[in-house]
Amino acid sequence: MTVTIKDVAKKANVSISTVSRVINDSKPVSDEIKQRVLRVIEETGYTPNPVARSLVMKKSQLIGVIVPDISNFFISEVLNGIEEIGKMYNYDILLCNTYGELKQELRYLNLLKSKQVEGIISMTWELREEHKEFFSKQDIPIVMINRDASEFDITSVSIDHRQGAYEMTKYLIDKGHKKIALIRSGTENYLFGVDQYEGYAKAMNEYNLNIDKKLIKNCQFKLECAYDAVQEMVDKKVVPTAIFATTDSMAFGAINCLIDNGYRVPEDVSVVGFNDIKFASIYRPQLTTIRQPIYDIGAVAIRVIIKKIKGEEIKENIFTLPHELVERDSCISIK
Amino acid sequence: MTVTIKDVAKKANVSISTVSRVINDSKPVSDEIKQRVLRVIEETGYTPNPVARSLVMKKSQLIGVIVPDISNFFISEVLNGIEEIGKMYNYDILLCNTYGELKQELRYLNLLKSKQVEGIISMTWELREEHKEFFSKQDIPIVMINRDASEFDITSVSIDHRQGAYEMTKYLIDKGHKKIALIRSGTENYLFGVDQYEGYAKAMNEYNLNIDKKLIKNCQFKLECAYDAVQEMVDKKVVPTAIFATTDSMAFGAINCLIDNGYRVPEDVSVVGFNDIKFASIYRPQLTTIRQPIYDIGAVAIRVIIKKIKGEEIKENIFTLPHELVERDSCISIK
DNA sequence: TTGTACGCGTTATCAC
DNA sequence: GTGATAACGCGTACAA
Repeated sequence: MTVTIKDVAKKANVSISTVSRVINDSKPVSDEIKQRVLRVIEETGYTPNPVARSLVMKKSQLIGVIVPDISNFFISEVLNGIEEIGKMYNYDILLCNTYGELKQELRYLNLLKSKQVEGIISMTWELREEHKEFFSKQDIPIVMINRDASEFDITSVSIDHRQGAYEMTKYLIDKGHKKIALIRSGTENYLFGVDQYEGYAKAMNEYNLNIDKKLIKNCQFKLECAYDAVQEMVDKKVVPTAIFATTDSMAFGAINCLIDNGYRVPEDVSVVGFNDIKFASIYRPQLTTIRQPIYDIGAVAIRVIIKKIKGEEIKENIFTLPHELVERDSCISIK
Repeated sequence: MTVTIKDVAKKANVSISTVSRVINDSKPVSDEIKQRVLRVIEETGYTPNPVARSLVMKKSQLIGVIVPDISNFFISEVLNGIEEIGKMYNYDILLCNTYGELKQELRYLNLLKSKQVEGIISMTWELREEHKEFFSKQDIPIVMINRDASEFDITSVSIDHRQGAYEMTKYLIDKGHKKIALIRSGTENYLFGVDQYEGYAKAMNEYNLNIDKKLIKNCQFKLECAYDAVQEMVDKKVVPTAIFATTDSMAFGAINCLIDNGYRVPEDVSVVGFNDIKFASIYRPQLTTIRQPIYDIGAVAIRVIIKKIKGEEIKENIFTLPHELVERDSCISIK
């Protein structure tokens, strides 16, 4: 049926080792034989069986990628970067979707391991002890996205969320805002959520602005949650002059709620986001936000993995990519 | 290092065949021995090596998925469905992103083949002779998404784009619209684009409405293109009362252009879309559109593949999933 | 430079 | 019910 190395060898009147040598050019082969083998390969349409190869080499040319939600706008763009660079280096990606469930994540982590993946890129929303435990006993390279995981001795690629949030808050303050709500992505184990909060708090403190607990909301990346959070502010009549959502999607939720309650954005309330997903500039008003180099995050992550696989020494344990505040139409000065 | 079946056998004082039998319970094993083996497996943390297994079984538990753009809102949701159901049946997916380039597609098609995938799900925007040629000589199951490919004898899962476009056009007409622009996704090889056009034309003809060539635009799923197309209508002063974009993204482009030119949507111009991606209800005005069961499309596709892999006979060559017109705020009656 | 033979970790076919 | 042993397709010492 399918042609194997043996068939090629026979047809070319050489041994399988010779064939093996020409396809991998691992050892010198006389030009004449080389050509002959090549021709037979051409004729038969032979392609090496990667499974057999994996078995003996203990390599799979596979990289596992674990994400909490493929259809998330941010994540799918990261995936784009991972996939493209991966293919460039002849690596395929094995995709695992966890829906943010720790159990699934751990299951996939083990699954990937047993599938002989050569590296793992993990994008998780929460970082737990269980992760740490798993990661610590792995011999294959692992890279985390979206969070400084150096405390776990895991390489990571991310922007500086703390600084980004700081800059955005400062930007808001400079525009004259004093009551600034923060709709953030989580607490405790939630990755960048805590960093972002710190950045926000730092800016507020620097300007001696009061952090009103009623204006700090925890939403797990859910647009609906952001909507509800703002609705609560409306109901309690504590609507601020500015809302900083640490995710563009949540910013949309906030704006929609505002609009539905008769507020105008940005005339009555300024709203800013974080990430700069595609829709940030499609939505109206166009969203002022912190741009992350989303594609690049994925691209860098897989480059690091591949370098590690090849045994290159990686000095940094954390790759911090640049971010940028992009001013658009959802925020105004009220000075 | 890693524990193999041999280690387990030795430690449990049985032969590897016996171990194999208990992990696959392929043949009866005495209860006593079974327990013993199970315990050793537990102790050692042994997991069968799927690569070795693949080699002998000639099965990889891998399904290749080829898409034109991972970060496309529609596609990533389809991927969600594919991944989830796949994992349920213990299949992993090998992801390939083509950026819509035929060359890449063909390359990946062959790559996947050599990676021993057991099936391929292909989502392409254009369908060419080259595809047909490749598909026709494959022995592994292939299913196409988003297009009736029965002419190529390929199973496909999709909604009825023709009917969907027909219903939407009819809906618009019933609302009193007569000048209805169509921003569609392509011509010739472009999959559902031609079906959608037919549906549109059918409705227009049924009502004896004139199809104004100046109002028919071809855009390859590009929001910017839709924006420009509408801008052209504005410039030429041929703005219709309704615009039907065959993709939600293109509808956003159309609306944004309208707004930027001082038109109100839907008061001045009604705009409707197609697909009902997440953002259709986030964007304001919320988009009236044709809802596709996006997740289900992916789910059904992979179910079909798996059934085929298992040798089950699939009667239908085309799976048509239901669609639904969802009325929201971007369209009004002008009667 | 080339060929032989073994091993990678399993499953499956035989015997026992 | 259990245990050798031959595949599966390939890479690679080791010999020649």
